[in-house]
Amino acid sequence: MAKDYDIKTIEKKWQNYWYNNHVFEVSEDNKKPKFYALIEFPYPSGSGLHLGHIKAYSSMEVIARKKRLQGYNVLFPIGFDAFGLPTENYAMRTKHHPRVVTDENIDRFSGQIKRIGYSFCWDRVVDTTDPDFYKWTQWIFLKLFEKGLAYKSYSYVNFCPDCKVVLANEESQNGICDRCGSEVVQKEKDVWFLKIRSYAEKLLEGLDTVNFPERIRTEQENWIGKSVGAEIIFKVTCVHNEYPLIVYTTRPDTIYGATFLVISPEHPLVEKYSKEITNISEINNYCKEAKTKKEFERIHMLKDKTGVRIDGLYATNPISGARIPIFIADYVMMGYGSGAIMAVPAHDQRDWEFAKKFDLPIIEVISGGDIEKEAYTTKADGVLINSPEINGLSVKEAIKKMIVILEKKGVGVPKTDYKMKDWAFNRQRYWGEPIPIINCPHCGQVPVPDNELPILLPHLDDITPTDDASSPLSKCTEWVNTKCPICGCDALRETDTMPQWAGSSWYFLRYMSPRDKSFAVNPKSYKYWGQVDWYNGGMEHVTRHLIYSRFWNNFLFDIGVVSNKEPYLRRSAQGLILGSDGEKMSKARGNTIDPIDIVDAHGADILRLFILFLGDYEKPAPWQSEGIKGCVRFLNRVWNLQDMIREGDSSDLNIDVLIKKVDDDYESVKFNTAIAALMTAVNTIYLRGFITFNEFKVLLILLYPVAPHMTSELYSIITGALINEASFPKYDETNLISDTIEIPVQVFGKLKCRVSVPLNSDEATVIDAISETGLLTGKTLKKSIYVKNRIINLILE
RNA sequence: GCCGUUAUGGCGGAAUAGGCAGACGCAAGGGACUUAAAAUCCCUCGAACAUUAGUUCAUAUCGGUUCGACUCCGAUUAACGGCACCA
Repeated sequence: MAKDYDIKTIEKKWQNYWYNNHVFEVSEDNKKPKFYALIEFPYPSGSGLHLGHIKAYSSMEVIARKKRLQGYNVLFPIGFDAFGLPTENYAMRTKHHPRVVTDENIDRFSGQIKRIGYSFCWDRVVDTTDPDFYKWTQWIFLKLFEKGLAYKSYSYVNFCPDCKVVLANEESQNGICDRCGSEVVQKEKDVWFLKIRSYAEKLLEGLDTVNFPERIRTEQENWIGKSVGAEIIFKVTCVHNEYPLIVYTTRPDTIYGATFLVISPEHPLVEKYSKEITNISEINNYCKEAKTKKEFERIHMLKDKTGVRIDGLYATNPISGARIPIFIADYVMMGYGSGAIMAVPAHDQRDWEFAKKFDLPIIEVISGGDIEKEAYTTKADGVLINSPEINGLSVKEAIKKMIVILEKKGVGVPKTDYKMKDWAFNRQRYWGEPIPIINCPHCGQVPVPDNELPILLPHLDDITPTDDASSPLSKCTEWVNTKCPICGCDALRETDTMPQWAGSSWYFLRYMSPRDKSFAVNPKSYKYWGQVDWYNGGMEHVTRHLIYSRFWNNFLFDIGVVSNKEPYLRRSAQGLILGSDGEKMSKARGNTIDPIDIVDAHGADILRLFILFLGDYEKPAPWQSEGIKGCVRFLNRVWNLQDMIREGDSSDLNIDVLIKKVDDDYESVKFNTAIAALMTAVNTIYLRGFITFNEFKVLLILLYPVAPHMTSELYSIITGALINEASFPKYDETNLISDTIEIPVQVFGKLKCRVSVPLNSDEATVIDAISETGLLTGKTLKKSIYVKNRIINLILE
């Protein structure tokens, strides 16, 4: 009889073997195909690993372990994304230095991750706060600066009053600070931007060259928000002057229905013509009010349109020649298009509401709707009316033709716009990469010379952000004061730091040559490892990290650092693990589960097995502690198989089908059904009462990627060899199908019985077999539908 | 409002190409072993009527296409996620 399975001892034993013998560490080897499996490296927070980490890592862990046994040279690295606010806030609260906090957290994370037994390459750990790493983050920033893709501009930004920090659009979705949940306000500040907008088209095109799930692709496309339309010049006339006002529209076909113009409160027109505007004080009041409105209020006042007519100016419709009024209203945004629109109330709901409120004319130019009730916005049907040159055309044709007309008259051009904004890139906080720029009174913004990189983050004892929203680094005068690298006169260092997303935008490249002193990524290493073959992560990063890192990689391609535009060939995304109440896990709800508690109670194999068995990997699933028992029983049953080895008739288990099923399911992220297939096989073996030696070996290898500790031990017990040096079994195609096959028999589409016939039998043979069952006795077969080797359906009379 | 995802037993979930609905697991019930319990092993397990066979209903709701629909089409409802006065 086998000894009881001693989880703690055995798991420790194999972890020691793996890590002490560097089993998963790899180097470039041209004799083997490479496979680069990547997980999103963790942020080492104070609270340790959570279940989300386990789910995220366990999928790539299965793939990595399987690919190794299939002969691949597998790079499966781990690192730490360690700059950022949570650590800094924690450090301030506990009066420790963020460096100390970070080191402690990385130690704790490393220990916990090793206890799960993941097969990471521990010799390649990168830490974004390591000067040897962030030297190259700074270097990439300087390259962006050199190419004009990093620029500073005084503008409105999202600002979190609690964190006292500027946020990117991606970090302040819904007007809420990503980090602390406070309401974001608009503030005018000097902001560094990265021109991600100029990569919008490349980021869209790149999606065609990679294998991303459809939902990720759609979300990125929506975030980039491409729209195709035209810029049209409306002549604005006042007493003494004329001014060309550019509006952006996707519907130039509706220009005959444009009965007024609307500009945003921030539009420069107001200031420029303040002398000509007769109600300027009213306008100024409105603008002032609009500017102080918070994001939150704007969103919640959707229904209630406000605005003021600009008196003293009027515009001329360049096509119809009609004289139309100009309004200022906050439903038009300065940040999109040109900050001015031509309002077509008959066919745009917002313009319609505005026109109704201000009693403006509504001219129908597309037939098919009832514009008394609402704007008619359907593009599909309806033809142009009341529009001389384009009457009778469909919307699609009319757009084309109108653009030609506009261009011919010199009053419009086709124009493509994107919703995605440039990336606000500086933070007024301590715990980040210093921006390597020197501000010189004579030379302006001067990049730090490459040979002075990295610009080290100076040690500060007081890292509290200042109320005037400048970086704590500004207090460190001996660091701030420097000489201009060009003219040598006194100059000041940039005191803002980079956002947390900087390091993660290129860390996957550093893994290929993590200790290279001479370059960000060693070209020889890059040539071998190249693109990430498979990257798993969370949906929450689709419009943040995933888009930022694609942008950086595309840029590094353009400057010749890497030879692929896209960093990731395949992406998968795990679904959230919810609490047992079906709600998102959170400390506030008290429904969290600590994965280390599960390891203590049941072992790492059980945790990994259970989390992958929970349900569809890519969908959210509630945690159900009760269900763990099933996994415990399953592994115990596998363990006890060692007492059941003997040869015999094993025809009731088709091992080739099992191999194919498990391999295919692993590859297509269906871990739950792969595990179910293994459970079914074990059930079959128990009913039969024995397992053959070969079946046992195959079963252990198939299960090894999910539960490596126990299978390593068992494999070593029964074979005396190491499972991590075994080969993943290959299935024999010819054994996948058996000679006889059961055909379900339906009558009027309802299952009545099954008949056993030879493979590839024709219809007559099947019907003969059915006759023998007596099903047809006393009935006339009117018709039958036979799908070879699948099913037969009979129509009887 | 727009875009996306989802809806299947008491529960988590299977059903890969329109072809056996409910794999696998949990919970529940029964049996074996045991002085007993736990553990283990075996059996039952969508609902109703009949309980030998069988019949009918059943994949959010209503309709359609088809020999045949969880799967395709049309409408509706609900939940989750993303975007949001984006011209």
